[in-house]
Amino acid sequence: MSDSVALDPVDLHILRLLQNDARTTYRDLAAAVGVAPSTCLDRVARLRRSGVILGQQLRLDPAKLGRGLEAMLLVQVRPHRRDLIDPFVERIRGLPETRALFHLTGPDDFLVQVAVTGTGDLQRLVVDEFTARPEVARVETRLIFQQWDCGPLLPPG
Amino acid sequence: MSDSVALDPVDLHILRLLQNDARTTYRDLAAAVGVAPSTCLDRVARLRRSGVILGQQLRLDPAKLGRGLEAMLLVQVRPHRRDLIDPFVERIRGLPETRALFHLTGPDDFLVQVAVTGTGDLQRLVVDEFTARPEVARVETRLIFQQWDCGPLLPPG
DNA sequence: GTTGAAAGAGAGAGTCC
DNA sequence: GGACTCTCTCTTTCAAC
Repeated sequence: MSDSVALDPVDLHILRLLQNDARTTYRDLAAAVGVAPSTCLDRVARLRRSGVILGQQLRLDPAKLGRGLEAMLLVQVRPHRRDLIDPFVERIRGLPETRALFHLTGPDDFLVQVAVTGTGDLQRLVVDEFTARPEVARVETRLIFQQWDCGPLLPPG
Repeated sequence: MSDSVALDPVDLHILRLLQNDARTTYRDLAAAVGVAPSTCLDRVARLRRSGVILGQQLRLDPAKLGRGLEAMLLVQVRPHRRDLIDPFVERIRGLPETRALFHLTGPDDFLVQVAVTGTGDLQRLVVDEFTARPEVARVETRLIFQQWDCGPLLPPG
């Protein structure tokens, strides 16, 4: 299911371009890559079927939506058992403030990226949704000063 | 520049749908939202111009690309001065392993999400690209067990 | 992988409310 | 001002090569 998929230079070129703009037309893609548009369509369909491409998402500016403050919450869940973790994850995933959720190794079990209106909203979120839960043993709050876009995801080597 | 933008229920519905699939056609969007296709086109163009929509990105499965292990690196940069931070950020952003980069408050100055082929590759990355740099005072490595998709980003309230 | 034709989607002008 | 319809053009898709 999650084995690595063989990709040729055409596939890689397509993936690089679509990571910049997932709405690039197959015609433009074809011109840039140097194959026919129908070939691009074929390649992208194959990349979808093989699971390399999971989907395409809009990138939004949280500040423009009134969520001008972002933070990372490091959360320790004790006892660290599945019957406590699963409901915790479902609850946190469903919060409108949650942007990303990771289960990690190390002293903090979960990392949660949240977008809030300001420090008051952040305090409410931490106190009412995190530390209020009996399984949450500790929450460390780190504000996000800035975040950067990174290069496209490509195979190693 | 980063003030909140007024959005009506039609805008919100469009944003919710496009966050699931950024390639949804304006016709489908129009049918789901209950307005004419050209109106959808208009709304999306406006959301782009106002900066709410920053772009659209392909979501890929790193494991399918041969990067089956992901980790979070917590990095302390000392001294924490701009003339050291800026080159550090540019270098880290440009690494093929880097998926996300955050400047945070708290004891760890930077959080870096990386995708690598395995533990050997992770060790090489940490030792050669992070701790080898004189301004990097400390790196804490946390493996990512699992990560979850979250709901769409929407305004508060 | 390519070509070419049919079906489908996008972008604009004009019109109405 | 905002939304709708109509139309023209460009894009996607599919069958045949």
